[in-house]
Amino acid sequence: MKTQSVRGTRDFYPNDMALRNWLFERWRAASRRAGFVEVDGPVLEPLDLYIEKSGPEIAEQLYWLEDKGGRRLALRPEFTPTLARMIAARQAALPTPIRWFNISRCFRYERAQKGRLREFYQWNVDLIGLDEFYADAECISVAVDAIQDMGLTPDDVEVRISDRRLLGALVHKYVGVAEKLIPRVFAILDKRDKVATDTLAAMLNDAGLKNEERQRLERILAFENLSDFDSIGVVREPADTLKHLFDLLADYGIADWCRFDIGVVRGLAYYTGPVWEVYDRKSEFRAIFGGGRYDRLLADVGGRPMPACGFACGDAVLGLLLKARGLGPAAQRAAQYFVASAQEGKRSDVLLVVRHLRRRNRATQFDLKGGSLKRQMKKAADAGAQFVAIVTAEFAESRRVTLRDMDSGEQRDVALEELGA
RNA sequence: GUGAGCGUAGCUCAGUUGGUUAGAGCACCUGGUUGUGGUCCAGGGGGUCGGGGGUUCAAAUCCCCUCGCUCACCCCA
Repeated sequence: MKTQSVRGTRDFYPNDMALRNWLFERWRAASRRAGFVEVDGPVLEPLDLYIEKSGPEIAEQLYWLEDKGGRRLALRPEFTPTLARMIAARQAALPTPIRWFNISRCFRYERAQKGRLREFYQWNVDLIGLDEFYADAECISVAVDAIQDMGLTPDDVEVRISDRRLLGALVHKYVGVAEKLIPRVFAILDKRDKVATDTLAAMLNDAGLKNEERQRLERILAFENLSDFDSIGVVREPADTLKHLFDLLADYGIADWCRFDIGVVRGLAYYTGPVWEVYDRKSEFRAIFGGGRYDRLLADVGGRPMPACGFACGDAVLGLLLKARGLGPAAQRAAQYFVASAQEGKRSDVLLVVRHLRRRNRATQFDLKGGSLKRQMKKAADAGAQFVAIVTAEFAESRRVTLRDMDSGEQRDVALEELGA
């Protein structure tokens, strides 16, 4: 039987696994540095958990099955609903603010593309119970911390930040679009970078915007600085709030990573405040991070209303970007030490040295098949060993081995007790 | 769901308008004279050219079908 991996899934060979672990280590470290603790939930959740949040069409875009009891279950496509469910279940007992992070394996039934797979990992950081923009800034700083730790710079990536309330006020109060049309206009604006200017105009026209409304909208979409809004009185409040957020980001020392971008809308309906995305500067890849404030989600899953914000970051796009920039883990060494025998077939002395090194917590290999010293040296090099301890016939008497430094080629005699110290 | 491109060795690919036993680089294995790897030299294994059908004296090459992969659109939590 010829087997191959399922479409949109990946096999993690040693180098791939090394990259994945390297990434996870940085995600965890950045989370913990900011005082977040790790949680996790089941990969299987009731299908309804996602249908309630996103509508019945969502079932087309996720993996789901009926279990033997007739329950409809889904492989989680994201972690946020699980998080909301977990918080709602213990809401009264959890001290706020809640600072949780999670690394989850997620599944989405979509056509795979560059940076988009059917099985992937996602890092989630959520800060729940704070309704001020302090929480948003804290989350953004965690994201930047991780990016920085991976070796990326402000020349490589930027955080593009906007605010749903600002955009909503502009579209409704300044441009004059009816409130019930706002979601549709947001959806069109989200495509701003993808379609030509006249196509966008046609879409807005179809949505029912008059010429003058469109012109006003186009004018504000060209704004690149928050101060551009100073002349528009009706958006004073949300614009000021966003300015405070940027001031705070400057205090965090990450102002050069962040930029106001009115075009950041996010497709999802549940965002209620600041929204942001991390992109590579060249826009070569799709978004690396996406986040924002979602103050209504807890209530939507049946909990007490609680303000919340957070972000998610997938491993696929990040992996592509790191590869393009030559970043990632150094080549893996399977073993630090390799114990070789100069006397073919005599393994007891070799094993004695091996046990000694392993007890000292040194990654140690030896040639299980024995063979010529030449062969053993080659295996040592293949394993990436830094040192080879050669056990000779004199070992039984002297308790000393010949230690070869594989980088320099230098050799010296070392007593067993000093080996691996 | 729509559209485009691509499937030749483990990997990356070459293969002229169809023409003998299908190639290269890397990787792998063996050897370079009785303890020593990475370099170098020599040799070697490995391919029903994604699968099926057709055209032809002759198909990796042309045609049809099929499977798979990739990219873009839709969607994007």
